[in-house]
Amino acid sequence: MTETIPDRVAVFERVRAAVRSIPAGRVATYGQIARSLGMPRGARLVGWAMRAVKESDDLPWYRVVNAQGRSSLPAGAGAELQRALLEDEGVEFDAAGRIDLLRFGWDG
DNA sequence: GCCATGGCTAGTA
DNA sequence: GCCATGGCTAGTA
Repeated sequence: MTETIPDRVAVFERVRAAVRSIPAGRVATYGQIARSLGMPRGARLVGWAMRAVKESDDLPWYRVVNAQGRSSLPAGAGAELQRALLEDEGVEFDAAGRIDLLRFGWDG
């Protein structure tokens, strides 16, 4: 067993824990979460973990956006739900549908 | 092994 | 470019 590389389950749990710690009214990027877990090049891995999140996990999944401050969900119901949930917490979107990360980004 | 495929991204041209 | 996964070939036994 190589202990140096965390296995899938461990990565999932750590991503979940990080997402849980994003305060209401703020957003974090995939890369930011990856860095906070000590995986500076692991943004894509975080996306992969987020894809597996179920409703029953009861996570604030909608507080995770991409580095451009946009939803990474395909346009449609999912992206609109994400926006609505964030707006309920006071997060604002500009005319282009982006969030200003300097204002609403999570600083950790 | 190799190669394509992901809810991505820092840093050049 | 990065990093993990999954499907599908080589190429040994």
